[in-house]
Amino acid sequence: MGRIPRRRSQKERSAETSSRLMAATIDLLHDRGITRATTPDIARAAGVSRGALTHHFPTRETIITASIANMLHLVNEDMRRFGKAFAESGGSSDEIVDYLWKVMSDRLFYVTMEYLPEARHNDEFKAQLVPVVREFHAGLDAIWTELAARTGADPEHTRNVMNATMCCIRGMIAQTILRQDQDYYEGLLRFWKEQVRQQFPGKAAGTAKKTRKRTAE
Amino acid sequence: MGRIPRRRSQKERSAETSSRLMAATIDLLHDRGITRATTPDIARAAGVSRGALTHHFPTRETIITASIANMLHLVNEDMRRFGKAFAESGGSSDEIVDYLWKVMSDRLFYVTMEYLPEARHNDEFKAQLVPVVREFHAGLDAIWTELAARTGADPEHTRNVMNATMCCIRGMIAQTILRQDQDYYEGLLRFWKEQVRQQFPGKAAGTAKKTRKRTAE
DNA sequence: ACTTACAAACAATCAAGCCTGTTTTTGAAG
DNA sequence: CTTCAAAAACAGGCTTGATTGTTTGTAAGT
Repeated sequence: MGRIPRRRSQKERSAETSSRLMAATIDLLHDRGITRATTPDIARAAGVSRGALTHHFPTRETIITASIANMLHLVNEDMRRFGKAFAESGGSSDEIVDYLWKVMSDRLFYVTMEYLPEARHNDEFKAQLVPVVREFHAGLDAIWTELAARTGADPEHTRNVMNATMCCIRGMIAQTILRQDQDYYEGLLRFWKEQVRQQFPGKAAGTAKKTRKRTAE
Repeated sequence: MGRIPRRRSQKERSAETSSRLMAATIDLLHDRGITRATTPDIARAAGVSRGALTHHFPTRETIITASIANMLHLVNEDMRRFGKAFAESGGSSDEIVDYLWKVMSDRLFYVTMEYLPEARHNDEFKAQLVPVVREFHAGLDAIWTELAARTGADPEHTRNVMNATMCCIRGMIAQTILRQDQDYYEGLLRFWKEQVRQQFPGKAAGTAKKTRKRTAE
C-alpha cells in the first residue's frame, strides 16, 4: 500500500526542493543551454510547479547563480578529495591530467561555457559569480600548493604548470563542440602529459611505467 | 548642396549592405552577446531597415553563420600574412605567442564563445559551422606546417606545440571573463613562452634575450 | 493562528518570421 | 537617347508565440 511519506519538517522540504531545482538547472544548462533553460522547463525537470520555483528563487538569475555556486562547491570538494588521495598514493602526473580532463569535460566546462557569455554582458549576474569563481580558483590553488609541497616541487612552478594544464583543457573542450576529432584530442593530451611529466622530474617519471588507467574511462 | 550619390549597380549595393550587416552582426555578437543580438538591433547597427536584412538573410541564423564564416576567413588571411612575415623576418617564438594572444583576445575568441554554446544545442546551426571551422583549422595547420619547414623543426611536434598554445590561450581568455587578474595572465603567458621557446631549441633561444614586449599590453 | 511551501493563472514584453508596399536599377524595345 | 516594365533592393507594419515576473489562492507544517 502507499505508505504515507513521513511528515517532513519545513527545512527538509525546502532543502530538498531547492536541491532538486538546482540539480535540474545544471542539467538543463548542460543539456539545452542557458537560453533554453526556461523557468517552466526547470520546474518541470525538477518535478515541481513553477510557483514552487519562484518561491525559492524569486528570479531566473537567482536560481542560475545559486546552481552554479552549488556545482562549483561540489566539484571543489571532489577535487580536494582527489588531491588528497593522489598525494597519499603518489601516482604519476598523468593521472592528474586524466582526472582534470575527466572532471572538466564531464559537464563542468560545458556548463561554464553556457554562463560565461552571459556573465560578460550582464553586470549583475557577473557580480554574483565573481566571488564564487574566485573561491573556486582559490580552492584549486590550494590543491596545487599542497601538491607541490608533497612532491617537493617549486610551488610557483607547479601552479604555473597546473594552471596551464587547466587552460589547455578548457581550450580543448571548447574545440570539441565544432571539431569532432578523437585522434586530435588524444594526441594533444598525450603530448601534454609528456610535457607535464618533464616538469616533475623527481618523482613522476619513475612511477609511470605506462599509464595505469583507473580514473579514465 | 547634397550631391546625388552616383548611381550604383545592384551588385555594389547588395555587397555593401551585406558587408555592413555582417560587420554589425559581429560587433553585436561581441558587444552584447548572441542572445541580445536581435535582428532589429543588427539592422539598426548596420544603418538599414529590418526589411533589408530579411531580404539578404532570410533568417537570423543565416546572417549569423554568414558573419562568422566571413570573420574566420578574414582572420585566417591575417594569420597567413603574419606567418609569412614571421618566417621571412625570422623572429623569436615569443612573437608568435604574442600575436596569437592578441588576435584571439581581440574579439575572435570572445565572439567564438558566443556561438559555441548555441552550436552545441542547435544541430542545424552546428552543421553549417562545422565545415567553416574545419577550414579555419586547416588554415592554421598549414601555417604551423610551413613554420616547421622554415625553422627545420619536426612538423608533428610543431603542430602539437602550436595547437597546445592555441588551446592554452583559449582557456586563458575564457577565464578573463570572471577572473580579473592581470598578473595571473602575464605570468602564465611568460611561463608559456618559456616552454615554447624550449621547443624550438635551434633558433628561437638566440633571438630572445629577454621578452621584448611590443605586442602585449 | 500563523508562517512557510507550493500551485496556477495573468499581464506585459519582445523578437522572429511573414507579408505588403515603395524605391532603385536593369535591360531591352522603340 | 528615351521609355517602360520587370526585377532586385529596401522599408516598415502585423501576428504569433514564448517567457518573465507578479499575484492570487491552497495545502502543509509550527
